[in-house]
Amino acid sequence: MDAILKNLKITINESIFLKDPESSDLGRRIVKYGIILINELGFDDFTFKKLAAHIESTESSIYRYFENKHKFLIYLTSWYWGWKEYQLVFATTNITDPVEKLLTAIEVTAREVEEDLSFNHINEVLLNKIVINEYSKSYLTKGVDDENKEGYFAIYKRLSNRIKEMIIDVDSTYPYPASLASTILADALHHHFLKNHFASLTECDEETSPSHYFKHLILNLLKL
Amino acid sequence: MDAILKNLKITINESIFLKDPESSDLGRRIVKYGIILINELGFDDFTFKKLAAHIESTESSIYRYFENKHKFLIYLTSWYWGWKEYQLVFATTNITDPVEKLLTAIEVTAREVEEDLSFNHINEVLLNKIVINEYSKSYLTKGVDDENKEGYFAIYKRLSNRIKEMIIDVDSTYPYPASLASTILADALHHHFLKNHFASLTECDEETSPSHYFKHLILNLLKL
DNA sequence: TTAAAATGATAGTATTACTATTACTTTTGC
DNA sequence: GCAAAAGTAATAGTAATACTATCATTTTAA
Repeated sequence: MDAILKNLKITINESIFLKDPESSDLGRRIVKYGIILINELGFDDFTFKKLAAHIESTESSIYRYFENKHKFLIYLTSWYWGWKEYQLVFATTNITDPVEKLLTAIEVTAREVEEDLSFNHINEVLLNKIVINEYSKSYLTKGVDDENKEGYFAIYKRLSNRIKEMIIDVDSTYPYPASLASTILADALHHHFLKNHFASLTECDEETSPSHYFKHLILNLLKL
Repeated sequence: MDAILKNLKITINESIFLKDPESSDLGRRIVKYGIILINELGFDDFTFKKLAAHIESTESSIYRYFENKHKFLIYLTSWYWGWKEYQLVFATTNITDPVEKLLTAIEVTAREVEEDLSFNHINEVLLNKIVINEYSKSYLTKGVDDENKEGYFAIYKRLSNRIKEMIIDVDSTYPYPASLASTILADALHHHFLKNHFASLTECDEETSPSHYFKHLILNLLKL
């Protein structure tokens, strides 16, 4: 990515954290090693205590940044979707052909993630793995509706809407643009998971990325 | 459903439970009230202790049937997919036209669930809600690969394969039949969730079921 | 340089997710 | 109809989790 973008900051809803982790060295270490540790242990076995030990800090210090590990996950995944949104906008702004634009959007959202050096303390490859394995746990809770009202999922919804608009621009007669955008976003994650753990349930593999599957789907479903 | 099917039993991989809950009154109560309680509390807040209190039994008695609550969830969701498979086979066996057959299969797997009186102690409507809200938690774990090897997800995979075969029968040139079958199964659940909690992300609502969306998708994507 | 903000150290609590043991009750096989 | 076996209940105990609270120390910023 271009060095000109080095100063970018993904903006996250302030009620997700108690204290902005971008605002201090400890905060950034929490995020950086949190990502590494969640990948290692899985979100279920991840605890603030283990993270504290890892960064040679204390539980109580981490609790000053995040109320609990659920909100920490919301923070990380929000960051991820904000990053994807920025990539999508960056990659599509100058494309005038609506079909090419939509295909590019799908490529950006469904492809394998590569490291982005614009953001120092965040390993996007690992974060992508977290999103694949844990994202749905952030909304499959009894508190979704409240948290949704608080705007915790705003970035994801905005991203989904962008794709929806692109679908409409390609084929305004297609009756399910919002659903199709949701399918692309959610099912691309699911296909990455299948590829890794249930290979018999998908044609995707090392050569065929989920992005191929979804691009083919778009090209054959919509009236171009 | 036909009364002739009253004696049906969904067969679940024996290593999922320690003692078959269908084999005793207590076992059936664990399943019946387990479903009710998971719905009420959500899987995360559900504990065997709470269930024991609910059925006036003890934690230790429940532990004689299931090793832990994770396996209990695997049991319930396996039962659900076994039930769906049986409905799918029942609804499609005598259909000769491949297109009609596939559409019926989608209808069965993606539609709203109604109670099935063939199985006394299981409330399928509530169980469907559990599957929508919790199924992905059963495989998004560090232990998936081991549990997959043990056959814990065999029923779901078999169901997915049946749909895959139906897709091939409709259009043998379509390059992603396994992926498409996976999309239908997993994304139908996701769309039911969206409908209930993120209405702006889907066109599905009280009138338009996810099954409409997926039937439309199939009819416009495959070469009939 | 001083006060305020941030972090660390330590302790404590209720709950969870179990395991273990013993006793009691029900079923069944002879 | 009775004994053995199988099933269930009662009780206790443990390590870990998910916090909250308090106070001391260090860092930073006006």
